[in-house]
Amino acid sequence: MSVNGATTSGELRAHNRVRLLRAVHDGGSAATRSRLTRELRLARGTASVLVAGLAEDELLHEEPAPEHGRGRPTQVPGPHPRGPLALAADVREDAWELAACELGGRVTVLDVRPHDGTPEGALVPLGEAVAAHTSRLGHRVIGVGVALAGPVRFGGLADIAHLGWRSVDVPALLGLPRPAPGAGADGVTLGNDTAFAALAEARRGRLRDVRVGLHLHVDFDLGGVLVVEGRPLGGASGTGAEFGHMPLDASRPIRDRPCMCGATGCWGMDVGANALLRHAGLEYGGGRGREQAERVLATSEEAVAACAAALGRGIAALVNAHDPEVVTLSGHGPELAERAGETLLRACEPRLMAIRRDHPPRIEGSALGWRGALLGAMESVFDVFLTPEGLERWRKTILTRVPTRPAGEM
Amino acid sequence: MSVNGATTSGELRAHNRVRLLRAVHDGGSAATRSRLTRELRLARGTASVLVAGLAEDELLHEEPAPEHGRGRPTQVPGPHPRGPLALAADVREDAWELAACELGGRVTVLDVRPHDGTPEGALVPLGEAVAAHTSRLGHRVIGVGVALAGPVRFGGLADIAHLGWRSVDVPALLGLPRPAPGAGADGVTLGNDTAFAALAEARRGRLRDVRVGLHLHVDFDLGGVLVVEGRPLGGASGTGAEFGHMPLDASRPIRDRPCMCGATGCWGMDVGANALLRHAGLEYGGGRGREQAERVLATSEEAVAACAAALGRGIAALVNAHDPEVVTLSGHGPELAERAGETLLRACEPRLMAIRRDHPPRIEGSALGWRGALLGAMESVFDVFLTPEGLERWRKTILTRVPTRPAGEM
DNA sequence: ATATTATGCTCTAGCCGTGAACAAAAGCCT
DNA sequence: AGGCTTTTGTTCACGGCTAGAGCATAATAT
Repeated sequence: MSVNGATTSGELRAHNRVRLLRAVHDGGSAATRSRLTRELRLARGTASVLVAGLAEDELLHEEPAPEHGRGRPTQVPGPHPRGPLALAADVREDAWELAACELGGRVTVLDVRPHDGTPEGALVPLGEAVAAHTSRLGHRVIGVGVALAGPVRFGGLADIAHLGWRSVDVPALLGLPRPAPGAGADGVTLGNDTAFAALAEARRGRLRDVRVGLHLHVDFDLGGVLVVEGRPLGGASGTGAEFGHMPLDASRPIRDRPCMCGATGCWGMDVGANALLRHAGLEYGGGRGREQAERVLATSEEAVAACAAALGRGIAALVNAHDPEVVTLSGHGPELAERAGETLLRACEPRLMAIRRDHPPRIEGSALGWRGALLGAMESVFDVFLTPEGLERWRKTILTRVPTRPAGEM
Repeated sequence: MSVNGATTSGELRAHNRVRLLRAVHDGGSAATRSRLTRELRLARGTASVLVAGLAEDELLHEEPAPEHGRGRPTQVPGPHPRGPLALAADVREDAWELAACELGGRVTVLDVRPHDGTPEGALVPLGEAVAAHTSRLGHRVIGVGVALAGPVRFGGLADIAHLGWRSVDVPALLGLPRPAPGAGADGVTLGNDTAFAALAEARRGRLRDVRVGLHLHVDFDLGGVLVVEGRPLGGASGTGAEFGHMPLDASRPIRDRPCMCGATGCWGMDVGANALLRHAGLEYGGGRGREQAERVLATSEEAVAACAAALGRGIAALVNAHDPEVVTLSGHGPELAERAGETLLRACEPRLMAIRRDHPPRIEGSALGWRGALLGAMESVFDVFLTPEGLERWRKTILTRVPTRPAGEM
């Protein structure tokens, strides 16, 4: 995203290749070539050359459009059958999921496995699965994106307070190269599930085309990020997305209680599966009790209301500060909003600044459900790939794979 | 900023003109041509053509560099004597200041006047001054930027709770065209002083080249914004920068007290001139009492400590959430930090997440002092101007002003 | 079957940045 | 002082890129 401008005429071509491929990807490879040509304001001739080049590089493959208008039928550019694949993994507190994703966003789940919540128990088998699929799929794998249930610093160190993970060296346990600062270099991207869910929401969900949005992810604890112009704000060391660890008008019992993160009175202590279990008087922590929490969510009016009210109070504070256009909820968030929407709004509205009350932001459930984090991990891999540098690397591997054209070809 | 890429070869030229002019402006017209050529990675020939074109358009004017190295001496491109000027105004609670700013950032103060704090009393005379200077300076005026002490919605409606301004139609009172959503259209940009101070800090202060920074502006009340990649985040309707209106662990007496903004327990109620006056038992509100507040700041250890502690508590919360690299303070902020830095840090540190404590962000005073808001207003005008569209408009006015070249010229 | 319409392909014109060769203008060395 | 070195500015031939026009193509509408 935000591919910054070409400077020389040589870079123009690379820049336009990226634009076209990005448009295909973002459109879920559903847009027709004529439509892409129009939307990207390309001349038909230019589009022709670009598509031909991308097809030759095994990035795109055109098929006839299923529906016709009046004139000559157009083609639909989609992923090439030998084209790039992004591996994406979502590591939750009690299980992980691994998938292969084509350009355009089609997801094929490769593996789902429960784990014991320890760094080794979760990550070593995942690393083995990644290695197996990578060697099976060969050069087509352009990178691996991994979503984790807590902050990951740029080096790849993860801290998941409520699981007791402290400075866990994720790349080492996975057996993957360490991602470089900025954007993961060799195609390895690690990130917070909240940030990834927000990224997916920005690309394929309710935050699409929204300039400023707020995304909140409710799982065992609560994560939140601001999404600006299609990108979640990652922070200076890659560990933004921690809105849950602000003391936002905490409820009385929580206000002075230490949070596992090391701070006090964190908002997130009042929202999420752990909070539901606490309200119901059950044991909580350590990433255990997903089923019990879901039962509480389904049955305990009171626990749900307490969570929803806390959620609403915090949302008001964040809306005051950031003025988002939309607030989206993922994880357990949509269910909280559905089961206790009134409570949520009654907690939120009076805490808004007067000038926000006229046009409060919409509060919406995610369009992607629990799939958000996985899809965001995919997007983060394609974000590295869909750049002039990424495509150039791919072109080189293709060229070495097929060193010369078949003899008879012109 | 973030001029998005050229697509056609024609746009390349426009894009590079912008890049060069932006580099001159951001460098305070101190960089030599040879250095600019290197830094922008232009061929010397290209730079030659670009500079010549910009000089012909009366945008740039080269003068010999004062210092020489070994080889042929280079030139320093600076503002053209008939070049563009940005008018910038800073409207504070009790006075306003109007200045003309050249490309490169040189500021000439045109007028300073106290006012009575009412919308009419403040804005009508300012509008008259703007009109007078605009007609005097003619086509050179490319826009007017106005900083106000509170949020301004995109249409131009200002709400300054602590002055009792509600939906004040700023463009109407100033007699200026209404700015369009997004970026002010005809060169009129209105904004929050906090956001503008942050913008200036990002371009010419301590947030330069910082990816994620947090800027806090302490005046009568407290404003705060996140600065990401050189731009303060404006929110969906232009009214972001309101970190002061989150209930961040407010001190006991404030916690349940209504804020003038309409919410409850706002952080800003504990930090700023109004809070100082309140701590000292003096009357406060309505933008009055700047001198008394300064006296309290200079003399009352206790009031200063209370403010600094509240500031530190809030900073901790924001650092947890956003992971900034630097926190900068403007307005009274630097003095608070200087007079009670220990108190501030002692309030901040224990409230940080454990993972933030290893590398907490630097907390620094602004490099621009009280000038920040004015400079930011200037930058916002140049941000609209330093685009392909802005430069094209300027070129057209120059062409109509000098319709044909002198006869003898080739 | 023919006209209409929208799309894809091919080719030329025009613009742009590159990079090399050359000119210019200083400092440095003898 | 005079020649050498170093750095910068200027000019120009060259290759690359996109635009746009003209033509070919393949469907629908009449």
